[in-house]
Amino acid sequence: MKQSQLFVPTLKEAPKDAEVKSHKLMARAGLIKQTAAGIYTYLPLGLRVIKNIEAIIREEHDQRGCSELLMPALQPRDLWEESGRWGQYGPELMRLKDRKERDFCLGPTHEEVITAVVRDYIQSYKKLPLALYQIQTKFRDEMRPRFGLMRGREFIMKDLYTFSESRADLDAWYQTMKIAYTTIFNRCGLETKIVSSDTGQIGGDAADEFMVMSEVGEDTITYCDQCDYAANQEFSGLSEGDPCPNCEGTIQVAKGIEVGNIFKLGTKYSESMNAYFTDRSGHRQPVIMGCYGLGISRTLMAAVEQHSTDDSLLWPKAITPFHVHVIPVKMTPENEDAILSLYNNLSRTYTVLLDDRDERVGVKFKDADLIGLPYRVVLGKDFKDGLVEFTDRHTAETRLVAVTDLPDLLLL
RNA sequence: CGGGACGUGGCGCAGCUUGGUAGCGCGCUUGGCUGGGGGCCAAGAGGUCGCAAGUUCGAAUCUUGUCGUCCCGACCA
Repeated sequence: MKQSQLFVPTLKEAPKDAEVKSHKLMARAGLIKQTAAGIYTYLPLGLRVIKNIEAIIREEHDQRGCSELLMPALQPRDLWEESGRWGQYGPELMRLKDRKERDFCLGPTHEEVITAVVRDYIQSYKKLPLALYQIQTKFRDEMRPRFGLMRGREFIMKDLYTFSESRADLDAWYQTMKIAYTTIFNRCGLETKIVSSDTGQIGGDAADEFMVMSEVGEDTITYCDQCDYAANQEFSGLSEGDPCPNCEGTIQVAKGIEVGNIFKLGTKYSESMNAYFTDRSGHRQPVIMGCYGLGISRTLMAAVEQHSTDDSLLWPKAITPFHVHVIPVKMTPENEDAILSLYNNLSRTYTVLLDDRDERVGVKFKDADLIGLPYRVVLGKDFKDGLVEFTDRHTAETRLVAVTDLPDLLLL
């Protein structure tokens, strides 16, 4: 893309309602803009990252036999009466009426809808297992939205629901998705710890959370410095320096951002909403369910929080909005053709952002630092001789290289 | 929902204590000079001071109400 055509409203100063680093940077780098408390617009650059995260999620789900669908955000009251949650959920549930005064809610989660979608279909064990997911906007009327995308009232989430004929099959899905989640977060440049958790509002009998360690996290996590033991401090009761309950290691304490959670739902929804099947021995059984949430907008925020300084971003390569930032120090009628040719050439293999704006180079560099693409190619005084300045920002190494060598240097 | 704070050109802020009709930086427009890390000079444009009521000859400033936003906590995941 040519930067002159892309809507990237960078800011010299952060808006005053941004407090945490990631929020300030996302606003300054032109990734998001606040529309109301806990409600954000994803600007083109932010949307590109969201789409990259989504692509990784789709890959890791589809290859494990999950099917994508899309359910409605607007859900009728009667489904929530079936599960009993219309009365249970409380003011976090965004409720509204249609013109005929019928009650609806904006979905904070989709157990009700998915169960209603599949229950007619899964009459026999032969139709199981089934794993269905969607990527969708969720609504929760949080008492207190905070920290930009950390806790929004409207946010993007991937939610997967599995339907199994047996506990063993549910357990297998659960393990599969644990691995899938770890893989997804790693690919997004995030290291996660898995902590077992309360089942809360969703209901069910086992749950794990995927936490990214970060000082702005809302949970306090105790974890071992040697093995993979990790737990929410409320439950574990451990403190910094305690011995690990599982090995010889020592307990550390840190804040964590919850970017994913997975639940073994069991039969809570299948029983209340009549999703039964006939098993191999001819008995009618409630389907055994699991649900697996992954906060996409929150993952974006966590990635920014981790991969940034106070005034610059540095995107993990897998989710960066563009791979390469091409910055001509000066565009003139004489060098324009050569610049466009380089840009078009690189664009065949990589996503390229060409800063063709009529700005001073200082402005371009400052914006480039903010935007944080992993590779930078500066077209400077040696460009006329076929040489460019190439920087891999992850290593901070800059080299003068031949234009013709560029594509090979960018092996991602 | 309890506690705290803030709403003043697009953005960040000052002015409010002690009422007299709005200012600074950035950005924007035009011209010139510049040209490798958010340039300089000059001339401009842009604001019902969140909204409403009240006090007053007069309100950005005082009073009350209301709406919005942020932070701490509780809540939730």
